[in-house]
Amino acid sequence: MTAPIVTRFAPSPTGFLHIGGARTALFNWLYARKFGGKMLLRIEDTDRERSTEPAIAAILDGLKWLGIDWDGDTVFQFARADRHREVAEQLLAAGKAYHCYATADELREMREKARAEGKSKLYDGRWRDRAATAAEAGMKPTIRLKAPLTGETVIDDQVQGRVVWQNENLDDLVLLRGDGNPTYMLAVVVDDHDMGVTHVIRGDDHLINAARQKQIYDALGWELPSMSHIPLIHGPDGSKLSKRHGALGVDAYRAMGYVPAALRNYLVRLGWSHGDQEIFSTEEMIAAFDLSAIGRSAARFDFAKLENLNGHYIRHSDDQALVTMFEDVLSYVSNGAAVKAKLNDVTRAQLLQAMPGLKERAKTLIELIDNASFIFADRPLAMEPKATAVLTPETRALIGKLQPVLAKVTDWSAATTEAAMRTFAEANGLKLGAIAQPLRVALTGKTTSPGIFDVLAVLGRDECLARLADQASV
RNA sequence: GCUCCCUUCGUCUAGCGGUUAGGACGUCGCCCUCUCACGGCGAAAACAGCGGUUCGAUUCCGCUAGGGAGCACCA
Repeated sequence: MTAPIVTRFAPSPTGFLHIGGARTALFNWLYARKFGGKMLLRIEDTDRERSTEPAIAAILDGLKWLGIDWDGDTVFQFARADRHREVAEQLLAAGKAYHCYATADELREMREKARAEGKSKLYDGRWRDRAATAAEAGMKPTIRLKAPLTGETVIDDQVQGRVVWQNENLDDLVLLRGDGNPTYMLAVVVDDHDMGVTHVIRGDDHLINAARQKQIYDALGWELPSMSHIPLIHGPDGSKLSKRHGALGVDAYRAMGYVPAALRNYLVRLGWSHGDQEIFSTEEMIAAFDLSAIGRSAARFDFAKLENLNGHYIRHSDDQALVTMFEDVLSYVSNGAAVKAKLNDVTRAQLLQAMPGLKERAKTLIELIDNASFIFADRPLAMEPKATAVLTPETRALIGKLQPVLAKVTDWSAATTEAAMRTFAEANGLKLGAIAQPLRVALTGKTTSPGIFDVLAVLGRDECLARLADQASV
């Protein structure tokens, strides 16, 4: 019987859940689910200045929207400060740590000196073996780890491979601040240990922290969890992801009309692959996910591919489910309220009826909303610029001739209106397209739409004839 | 500057010593067609450079170049 897998997602609540964090959460979640383990959630709120309640809410909301759930109660790191202090004291008592009375000025000097000499070690260890009596009175000391001076610190990373640091390049890190608060480095180690975390899966930016944390684990005599440092996500130009690029909160992706399944699928394939497979259901993702298949280089964020995937998931979604998604997303999009005001049993039914045609041509829910606008439009129709150009005196006349023909259709449906139109076209020596386009414009105010016969059927006889009358001239 | 990581089509990637270097997105053709999409068919498009190791390197090693991360009493 092997020990159960425990992973964790540990965001610091200083902002929204960004796309990189979402991927990290996803990977942790997949790994835990694959092995029937647990994924824990820990909010790293020890930075009291920057941590906010809205940020916590945004992160939880983002995870929920993405369909990522976690096990057990959410752990708040700040609440565990006493325990962190206790461990620091324990290390101190065991001679594995020491009080450091160096002042901020001294530390700055050391840093400048190190840089000038090309050394990576910032702190010179001056209080390592010095008695506290030498300290200035009233000075609050920090507690520093007595890190090994020689040898090497090795991390066998599941993604990055074996990574080695020479201990002479690693200085004595601060465990407890002068004000008695634990540092991130200490808190993470203690929390991961106490929470029983077996696998740490996090961003590449923590790779060096792994070495420092390993030293704390060693001093404590605790076993280091399995480490996996996944490459970061870059902007389309290869530079660090910034607000200019895709460093948006997941809520922004929701507002752009992306669906969770598509974002999950896109994110999982960013840096991870399973042969040539591109589309993964959640079950397939869980079954196929594997740390060893994660690449080591950073991946650029590509909206075009996300959009393609999103279109795929929209096309393959159930019509009724799409109506629900349509309705839900209205709360998050700019002109959503206006559409929402028009939703009633009639328009909802029309939307459902039009959905097979609508979903074929929408890459995002925004496009879906836009293409469905003919259902919610008021007469007389607002015309988009390109549509206006279609309405020439000739095409208006054509609409005028067509209207009585359609008026004769009593058993109104896509099939009967199509038959009437084809007969009309033939009788006038016209191609179907020559009539379909003006008709489309008159009915939707746009030059593109789902199949025109579907539009006719969805709108119904009376509404269609009225809209045609608005644009016709005889 | 220092420590560490990375490098296959424009992008995401497959490849784990011998392949016509595969797939997907995007791009460009053609077909389908009432528009736009969808779908189908096809095309262009990559092993960063230089040295080794080897009968043979995209694959192993080294160097160079180019990216990236970190370097706090932040997380």
